[in-house]
Amino acid sequence: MSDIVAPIPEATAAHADVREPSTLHANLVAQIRELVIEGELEPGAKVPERILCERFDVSRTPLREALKTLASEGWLEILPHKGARVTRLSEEDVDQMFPIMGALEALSGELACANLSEEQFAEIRALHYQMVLHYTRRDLTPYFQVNQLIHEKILAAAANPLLVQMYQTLSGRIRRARYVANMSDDRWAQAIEEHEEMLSALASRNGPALADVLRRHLSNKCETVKAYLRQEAAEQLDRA
Amino acid sequence: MSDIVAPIPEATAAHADVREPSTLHANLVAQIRELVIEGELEPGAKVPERILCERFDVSRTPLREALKTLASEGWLEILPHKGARVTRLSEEDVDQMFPIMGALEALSGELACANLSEEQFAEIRALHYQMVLHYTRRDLTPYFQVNQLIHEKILAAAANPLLVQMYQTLSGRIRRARYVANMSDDRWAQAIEEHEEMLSALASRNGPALADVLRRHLSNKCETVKAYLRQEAAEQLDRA
DNA sequence: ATAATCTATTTTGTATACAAAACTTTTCTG
DNA sequence: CAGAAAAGTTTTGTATACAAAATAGATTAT
Repeated sequence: MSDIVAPIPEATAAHADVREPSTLHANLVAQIRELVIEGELEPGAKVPERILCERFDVSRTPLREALKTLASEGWLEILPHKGARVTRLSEEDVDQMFPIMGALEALSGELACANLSEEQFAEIRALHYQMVLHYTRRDLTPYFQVNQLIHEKILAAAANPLLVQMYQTLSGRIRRARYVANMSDDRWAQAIEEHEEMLSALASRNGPALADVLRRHLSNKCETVKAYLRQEAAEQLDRA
Repeated sequence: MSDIVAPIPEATAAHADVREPSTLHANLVAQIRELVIEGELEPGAKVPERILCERFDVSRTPLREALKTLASEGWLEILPHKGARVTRLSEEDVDQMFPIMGALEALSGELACANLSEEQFAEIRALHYQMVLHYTRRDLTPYFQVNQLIHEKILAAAANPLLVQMYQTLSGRIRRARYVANMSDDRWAQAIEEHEEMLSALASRNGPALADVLRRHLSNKCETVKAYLRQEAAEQLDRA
């Protein structure tokens, strides 16, 4: 027997070349979704296939498959024979989404309290005080980023990948609105207070308390986002 | 002014010809989803494009679009260059899905209590006692049907279409398992008790109580479904 | 006989082609 | 000139065609 061991193809590949064969479809879904989240494709805008085909230099086949996927995820609406439009969030939509996000985040809180390791808690606590620092400096952008991270950490601690996925899908659809909507100073202070409550609920692993404050937190955010949408709608009327 | 009122085209159409132009894509999504729910396409089964193309007499283009949509909804998994498979529910999946369904149904309970009209309650009460009758006769199939109807009525009373849609998507994926999984006699009695609790919580519009019993109800169902999956997995091993 | 390699077939991924519906522009009519 | 009708253009829906990857089968070497 030779002592030169032949490499086991699969095992080798598993280390060196983990990425599975990517298809145009998958890339397109990710890229177009990004265009919507980032706001380059504005809510209500038509999304003609040709434009995107040229932009990404692909044929219509994979592009259309991507559009179907994005429609199923809620980013686009497809009207037969009329094409795709970026979904426009109505106040009604937001009113429907937030209670659901509240319920999901509440669940994540309960589960997180049940599972949270001391290390995970320490990590969240560090992020929390970093966020408070950004607040005292009124640095909005990093504040939002750290804020988002905290919620993601709690969600991750819930150890339920499906929950993460469902929450992110919903959350993504309002991310832009939430980001752009600037909070009043009162609202910001209130948000910080709510985060203080979260931290202490986490510290004592008090699931119901955490669930409760998360629900309230979301419900307040809902109002902020709705106010923003009203403002945006008003601006659009002005322009016309 | 003529007293023969000219018909307003849109308004007339809205009554006579409501159906929007259907595409092959939309029909295929519905039909293939049905095949999965109904069980003709079994969990884990490969779904070659050619077979479905021949079956529905369409080309690959709309079919593939339908597969992408169904994958995004969670019914199928698409592995690049390997094709689509019917998603197989693992115990892990079910463990992840049920808490979420519990949270969503709990939310629907809270909202339903806030909105429920006396007429809606009466309707649910009637269904409830109809279901109890089926239970006393041990008529499983009609029992399940009425049971499902009750949950749908509560969900509808929550008046949140997105909640309905999200719940149905999850619920659909385990419908087959839930249907086929036969409950023990004890479990069945327990389910009836839980339904009694639901009815009285609804009667007194006690949102938190309803939410609580719905969560417990779901969690118990979860165990039943998992037991079924274990059994199914064992049978599959036996065959091999 | 078994395992590995090479070949052939099938299946998927993508591009193109054609048909039908929707939107534009032009032309005609009052 | 306004508005309706018609022709032309664009855009979407579906089918087909070709390329690349994966699977199955045959062949060879050990």
